[in-house]
Formats: sequence, C-alpha cells, structure tokens
Amino acid sequence: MCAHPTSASARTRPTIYDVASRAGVSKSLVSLVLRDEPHVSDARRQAVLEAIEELGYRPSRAASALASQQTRSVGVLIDDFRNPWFVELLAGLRSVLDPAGYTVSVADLQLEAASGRNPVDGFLAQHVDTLVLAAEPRAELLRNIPVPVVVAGVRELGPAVLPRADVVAGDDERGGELATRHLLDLGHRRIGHVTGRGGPAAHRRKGYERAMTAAGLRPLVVGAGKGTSEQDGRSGALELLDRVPPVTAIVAANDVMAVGALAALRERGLKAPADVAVVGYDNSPLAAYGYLALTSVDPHSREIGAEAARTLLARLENPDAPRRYALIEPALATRPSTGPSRNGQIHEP
Amino acid sequence: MCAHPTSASARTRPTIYDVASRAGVSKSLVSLVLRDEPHVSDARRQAVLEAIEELGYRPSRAASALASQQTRSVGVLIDDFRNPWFVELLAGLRSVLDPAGYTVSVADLQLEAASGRNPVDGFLAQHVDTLVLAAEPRAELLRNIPVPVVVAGVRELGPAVLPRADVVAGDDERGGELATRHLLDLGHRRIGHVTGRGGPAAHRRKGYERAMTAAGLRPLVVGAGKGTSEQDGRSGALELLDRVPPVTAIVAANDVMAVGALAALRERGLKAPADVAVVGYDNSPLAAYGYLALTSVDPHSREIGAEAARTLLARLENPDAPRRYALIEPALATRPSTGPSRNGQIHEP
DNA sequence: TTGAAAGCGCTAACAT
DNA sequence: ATGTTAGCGCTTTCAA
Repeated sequence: MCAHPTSASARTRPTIYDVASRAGVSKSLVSLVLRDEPHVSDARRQAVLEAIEELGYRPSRAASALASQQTRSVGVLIDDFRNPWFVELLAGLRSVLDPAGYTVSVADLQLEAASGRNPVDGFLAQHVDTLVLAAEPRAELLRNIPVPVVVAGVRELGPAVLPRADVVAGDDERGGELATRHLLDLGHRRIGHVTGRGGPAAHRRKGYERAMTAAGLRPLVVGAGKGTSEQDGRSGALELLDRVPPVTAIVAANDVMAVGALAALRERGLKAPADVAVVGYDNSPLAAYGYLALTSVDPHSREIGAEAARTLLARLENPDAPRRYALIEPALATRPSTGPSRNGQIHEP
Repeated sequence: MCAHPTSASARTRPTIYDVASRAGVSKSLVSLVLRDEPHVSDARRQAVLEAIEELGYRPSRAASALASQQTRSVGVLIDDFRNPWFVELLAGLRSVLDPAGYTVSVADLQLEAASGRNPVDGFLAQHVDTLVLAAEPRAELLRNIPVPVVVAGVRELGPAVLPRADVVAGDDERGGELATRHLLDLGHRRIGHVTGRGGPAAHRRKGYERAMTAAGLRPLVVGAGKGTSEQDGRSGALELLDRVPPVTAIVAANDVMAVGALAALRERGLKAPADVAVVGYDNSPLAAYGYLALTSVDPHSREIGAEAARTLLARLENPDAPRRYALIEPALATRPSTGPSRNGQIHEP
C-alpha cells in the first residue's frame, strides 16, 4: 500500500484530496483546474471550483514546489532600503508578477553585507525561480547562478559579469544629458557634477560630459570613486562650490546626493535655485517633498520594473531565447530647485 | 516498491540521499546532523558534514516545509516603503531571525492595498510560520489568522483586534512627552502638534498633551483623522502657523510630516529653528540629512525589531505561554531643527 | 477528458 | 546512536 489519501479531517487544512472527493473527481483533475489547463469539461471545472470555494482550499506552495521543482518566486536584490528609488521599481515588478502568480521577495544588499550574509546565496537557498538584480553586488557573488537573472536598472552588470543575463535599464547616459541640457537651457555655464561609484553613476556622468562638451564647455566632475550617500553628495558639492569661480549649477548622481548638495549650499550661505541650481536623479519620493522640491531625472522606474518582469517571464518560458537588452527612456521632472535664478536666467562664467 | 532512492545523477542538485550514501550513513542521520540534533557521534557527523561540503548540498526548503509543516519563514507587514522608519526595525528583526534560520519576507501595506491585494492573505498563502505586524491593516484582514502574530510598533492593535498577539512597541506616549518637554525646556510655550490617523499617532499625541498640561499649557492639536504624509504635515503646520498668535514650535507625528512642516515654514517665510522649532518622530534616515537636521524621537526601532523577533521565537517554542506586552523606552535625538531660536531661548505666548 | 500511480526531498515516529 | 519506513500535498506521465 503506497497511497493513503488524506481524509477530510477536522483540524487540518483541506488538501487537494478533500477538494477532489467533494467534487467527485480525482486529484489530478483538481490539479488541472488549479492550473487553468484547457482540456477540462465545464461541468467538472465548475464542480471543482465550487468545492474549492466551499472548503476554503488553498494549495500548498511547499507541495507544489516540491513536485514541480519550481517555487514561482523571484528574488529581488536592491541596493539600500534607505534610498527610496526602489519603491517604484518594485511596484512595477509586482504589477506583472502578481497576476502571473509569482511571489517576490526583496533583500537589501547593504543590510545583508553588513551582517556578513550573502544575499544571492540566500535567494538560492530559497530556490527562487529567478533573480532580479537592482543593485551591483561584488562580482564573486554572481559566479554560476543556476537560475535566470534579469538585471534591472544596472546595465553595467550585463555584458561583463553576467553574459547570459537579460537587462532592462534606464538610459542613464541620456538622463545625465537631459539634466545637463536643462541647466544649459536655463543659461547656466559653470555646471558641476557630483558622481560616485557604480554603473549608474558612471553612465550619468558620461551623459553629463557629453552635454557639456556638446555645448563647448569643460566638464567639471568630482566624487569619482567615492560613495553615493547624502554625505558624499554634500562633500562633492562643497568641492564644487569652493572652486574659483564657483559653479552656478550642480548635477547630482542621485536624489539623496542632491539633498546632500542642498546641505552644502546652505553651509556656504547659498540657496537653490537663486544662487545655485541643483538637479537630482531618480525622481524618488524625496525629490517631491515640498521642502526639497528637486528637479530630478525620472528614469521611469515603474516601467523598468514592469518590463523587467515581462522579460523574466519570457525567459522562464523560453530559456534559450536570445538575450534581451532594453533601455528605457528617461524624462525630466522639473521642480523649483532649478527655478529662476537670482541673476535672471543668464549665468556667465 | 515504494522507496526509490535518488541516485546521484549528473544534472540534478544533490539530495539528502546523495549526501547519505557519500557519507555512508542513512538519510535520517543526515537529517539529524542538518538540524543539529545532539545524539550523533562525532565521527558520523564529521563524515556527513564533509559530504555536504563536497557535494555542495543545499537542503530543499520545499521538501522540508512539506514534511515538517513549517516553512521557517516569517512575514513582516510594514506600512509604506517610502517612510523609511522600517529599515531599522527590519535590521533588528533579521539580526535575530537570521541566525535562527528563519527567512523574512516583507510586504508594504500601501502597495498591496493599491493593487487590491490582501497582504495578510498573501503571507498565509506562503505559509509563513508567523506574522509580524508593523502596520495597521483594516481589522477585517486580521480575522482568524492561523499563525502566531507579533505586533511590532503598533500597540493599538494588540488588546483590541488581536487579543492573542504579542506586542513589542515603542512607548509612543513617552516619546510624545519627550519631544514636547524638550521644547518646553527650550523655553517654548506655544507648541502645536500635528497628528494623524492611527495608533502610533494617537499615543504620541497623548504624550504631547500630557506634557503640555503638566506645564500648565493648553494643547493645540491639528490633523486628527487626517493622514500622516508629507502633505498632511505641511497643511497641519500651515494651520498652526496661521493661528493668532502663531506657534513657536511644532511637534510632528513622524519625520515625514516634520519635513512637510519645514515646507510650511518656508511658505510663510519662516525658518527652523530661528522662528519656529520642529521635532519629528522615528529618527529615520530623513531626520539625519544635513539639510533637514531634524530633532526627532528615536523609538529604538532596531531594538524593537530584535525584541519582536525574540518574542516570536519564544511564542513558536511555546504557543501557550502568556501573552507578552513590551514597551521600549524612546530617546530624543537632538539636531539643529530645535537649536537656539531667534529670540534667544525664551518664547512668550 | 479523466483517473491511477509514482514520485519530488525531506521529517519523524518507530525499531533496533 | 543509527537505520527503516511511511507519509507531507502536490505534479506529471501514462493509461483508459
């Protein structure tokens, strides 16, 4: 005797067996209905659905994972919960993953690293079906990952470290250009840039440099190799403000750094936008606070998330499809931090 | 023939069978070693550990969950990813849950609600062993939850809606008092409070009122029944500033609202702390930004998280233990937003 | 279109 | 201290 159908017992949650016997069908049929398979008669399907409803049946993820060898879960690695740009990314991911029946779990690289854990390993131990990388872990953490990877927002990782990964990223170079052009259009000429470590920052810097060069101006970049925190933004901005002559506008590599730049301005007795204009990047909730009111490049993170999710689903469907590499077009969200300056619209060097 | 030991095949991940045969023991012995059971000889244990290492074996969570009927995972429900107070709470939770071998998954109530999902249900579908509530979902979502619940930071939920839940919360009443006393000590007399919906806000308000009354002053509260966003903070603060005579200090129900208050000040041409002092609550990353530099009540969220996790583990250990109700003592983090005011230290009504 | 039966990889009760 | 064995609740051939 191998099989021992569970009887509909009193205490325990109903199982597929209970549903089956209540609907007067076999367990297999219930399984088919659950997964929306086409070849089931309407009558049976109806009966099963009713039984499910009446019993309040909920399939066991563990059992289904064990039997099917897939968890229907995806791990999302973000950089730092304190930098709120990830919120929209997550919303976008879930908007398509949820309807598809996938669970998403999130980890914060900073937090994991701080406690000496390996977040990628953690996800693999959970047996996620796939990994979304919205951060840049050290390359050694990414050695032979046995599941598909989608890089979201950090295209640097794509070709180099993870040759097989799909990439859906914001066009950060374009974004850096947008920010700088906006300042140029406002009449600024001495525009400085505070950059930092990492792929996104590098692309944003490149965009800034391209726009400056195109306008016949010399790029002025600080913070290369440093971090991307508020403090880094502040010290970079101070450096720019202390140049002679000082800058009249600052492009920061992200919103948090832009907030740091605002602090630097105040320390020097200056105001944005009257004395110095400031532009951030990410269009995070931070930028929208009335007190900060930062003009910021909007990478359309929600769309990046949704597209990354679609890519991931497609990849799961077809593991051998050619690698996807999508760049989402950013836009500029204009706010008072680049409003009219003290000297009218025109800044001369 | 019922049993079919998996042979160590080429493609598939190693299983407990592979480890067992490699170590020359039975599967059960491996299982015992994995779970650190005491009664295993050192020799065997060593052999098993080596086999695990050599094979790169990773236990299957699905299988173990199915067999043991527990997932070793906990669901954490926070209110809103955009309000960064949760970061430390999470860090605290993980600091004790990780070593205990528990996985934590996080959901954002706002996000879930926005997409019409039921986050509690989502967690239950994942079969989390227990739920941590760091938010206040509508009561109907909390009807007969079949797993232990720990309320972290939102003690309002405790006795009322979830009579059986353990509670580990910040002493928000004490915190509101701390904030207000600080202002009183600075010489302020016309101190207004911007509150909002929800348990934490209610307790903080009560603390504010207590401190005011104790000082022989009339409490001045706005925003009751409204939200707790930056915009709510701003409009509440505007209301306080437009009183005649206007307030000289504002206690906000959280940091995000305090940032809103700063915006309100600027709209009225006022500055903090010179014209009006501002205190936030949560001591979130926001408060520490140089440009905001908010004095803020620190609820010790990390400690709350760690204590909540310990409580949870204890509850899992002993389901019938008496209900735990712990209040963590807050502290005040002093920053420039309550620095010396324009008129010296003394504010007369 | 539906059912029977054999596992998925592990745990736990029981034997030894 | 270690091995045997029967499931956990589902998926998935394979037959019918």
